[in-house]
Amino acid sequence: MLEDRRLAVLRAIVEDFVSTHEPVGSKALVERHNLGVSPATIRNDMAALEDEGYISQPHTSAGRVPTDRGYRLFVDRLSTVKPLNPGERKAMERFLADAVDLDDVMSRTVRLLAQLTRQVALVQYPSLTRSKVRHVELILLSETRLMMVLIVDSGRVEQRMIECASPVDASVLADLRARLNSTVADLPFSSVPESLATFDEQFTQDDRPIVRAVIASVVEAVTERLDERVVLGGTAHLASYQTAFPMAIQPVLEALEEQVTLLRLLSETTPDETITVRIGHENPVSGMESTSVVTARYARADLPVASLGVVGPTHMDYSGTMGTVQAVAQYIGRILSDQ
Amino acid sequence: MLEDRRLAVLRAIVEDFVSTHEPVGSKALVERHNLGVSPATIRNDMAALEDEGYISQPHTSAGRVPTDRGYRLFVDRLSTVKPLNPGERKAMERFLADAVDLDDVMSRTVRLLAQLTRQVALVQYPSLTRSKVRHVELILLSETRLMMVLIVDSGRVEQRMIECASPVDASVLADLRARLNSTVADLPFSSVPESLATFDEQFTQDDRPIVRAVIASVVEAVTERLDERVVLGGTAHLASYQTAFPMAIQPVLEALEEQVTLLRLLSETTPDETITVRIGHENPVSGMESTSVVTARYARADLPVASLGVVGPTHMDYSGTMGTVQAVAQYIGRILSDQ
DNA sequence: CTTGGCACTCAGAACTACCGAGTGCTAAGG
DNA sequence: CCTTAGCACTCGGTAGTTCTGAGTGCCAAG
Repeated sequence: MLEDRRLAVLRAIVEDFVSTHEPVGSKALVERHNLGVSPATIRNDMAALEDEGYISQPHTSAGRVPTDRGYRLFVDRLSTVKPLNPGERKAMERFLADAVDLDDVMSRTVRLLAQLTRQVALVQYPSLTRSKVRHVELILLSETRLMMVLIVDSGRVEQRMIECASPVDASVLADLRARLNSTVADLPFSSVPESLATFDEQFTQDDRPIVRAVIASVVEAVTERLDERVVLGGTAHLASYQTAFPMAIQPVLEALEEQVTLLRLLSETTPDETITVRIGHENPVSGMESTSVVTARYARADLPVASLGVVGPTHMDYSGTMGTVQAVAQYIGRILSDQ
Repeated sequence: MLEDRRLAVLRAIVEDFVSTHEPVGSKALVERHNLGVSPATIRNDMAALEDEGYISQPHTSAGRVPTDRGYRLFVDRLSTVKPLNPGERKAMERFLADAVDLDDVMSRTVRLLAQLTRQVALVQYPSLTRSKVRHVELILLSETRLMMVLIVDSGRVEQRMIECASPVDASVLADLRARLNSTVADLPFSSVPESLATFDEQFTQDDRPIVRAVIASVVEAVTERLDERVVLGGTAHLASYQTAFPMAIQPVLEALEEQVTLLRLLSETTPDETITVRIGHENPVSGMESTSVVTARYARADLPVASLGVVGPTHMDYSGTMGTVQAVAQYIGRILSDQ
């Protein structure tokens, strides 16, 4: 009972602060939320919450502001994941339906996410490690130059240029292509390197250099980490935070320029949870101590392949943001699985 | 003589203002630049310059600040394009030498440009219109699905998925591939559509649907405007401007999020000039009235293919920025021509 | 446990005074 | 005619001061 009201007070503080961006006092609380008790009572609760580290005062004669710990409790126990409203859902579906290829899906997603949440959005490219080889093509461009084109079951294409020391014979190439395809076609990426380990032994000594060069390029292509690419959007929203609250956006912008940083923000998700929220100092990135990151995994054919999410001020609308991130992640998963 | 000194005064004002970001007064001017006359004389010149609209006073008791018009005169008549110093040149060459493919060249260039100029950098992808077809490959993925892979002489690869209504015969496909290659191989992109206009007539009625589908995908690939992609970097530098000078960065960030805006910034270059500077209100983009844009074309094999440049505050170091932009543009041209 | 009362704190607004960088003008000098 | 010293004037920014009121903690009564 008593505990219940304290939590209600914390929730009210978080909600008010998120919407007004101003420290909230006991009087304002009882006015805006019908808590059924007097401001004095609320003050006692607030003092207790402050003792426990959930809220704090910017200065003596001011109202309370949630701490990172307060937001954490709010997210864990007090907030609900608010689903998209029909209008937003429609907008999302319409916007993503027109995507023509993977790059387009990624760039549309990041714009969509930024727009829906009014925050900075991050979208990681799907991992290829679960993908399968569909076809390998070898194309002779000149006497000593050939191109390897690897077609992935998701429809994605990787290409590599191969420079040979000596001229390449067309018939050898045709043979190589045929054997290569029968070996790796339909093979998941992860087992390609192993299955090609002794592949060159079936060729004559003379042909082995070119065979090895091709194998090397194929192995390189299947082990390349496509999922190390993250697209970013909505940085303009950062500028609007600072007017509302004194937050240095420069370190944040700087941090967001680094691909490795973006990857860290996205990749360190709790394994078993569908949606991850990292609040303020919980972030593994310096310069982003006053931002929160909400991320979700997305899946292709039920296998998680990558993450997406948003970066915003710690005083964000967690319920709405979590709902949006989750909805977009689910929808992207469906789009990727369809094709 | 008199005119000369006035110009010298304008130059001094621009230089001082660019380095200090503070209105510059007559006394400070004679101290920092040996103009050989007294502050009073300078004041007369300043009054004249103000009458002509080259400088202005933020308020009565302040020094002078260059106007857009003043910067324009400075750029046109008073500034020199300052070449990179050896260290910068070394850094540039080392940084760009490691690029592995076109995407990598573009992303490295934008980061380089942002770092060297400490401003927001834009790099446009090279146009394909001058490119030639090297090879077209058709790969059967399933009974009714095939993939068209177009290899461009610059080493770039475009792929398209083609869905057919009826099963595709392998021998027809081989025939189509051979004829298609003999028709378009080595052809510049611009003449591909025309040369394929009546291509389908050499096939039987039965085969024409698939032939046409393939042609359509090839034509689409060669007419796609790769140069409509612009990469962006160094937005974090925007945040540092505002501390120095009250400039709303939000509209700028917003403008920079739009690909079309980036294209407009880059594409409206004066045709005959190697380097273009657009100052303040000269910009065709609303929200960027207090920024200047310095752009340069870059060429592949002596044919201009696209532009790159930087966006910064109107009080930027034009000499240095122009030098850097030009150097990077030239070097990129060389890299693209080499491969 | 709740509540009204009360003294206390302190950030921010509002007002004032003041400084000084910078100006334009004028009159004298080259 | 250009240059320059002198001088009165302007006015943004800083610093000091006061005032206000939102908000607090505490206490004693219900």
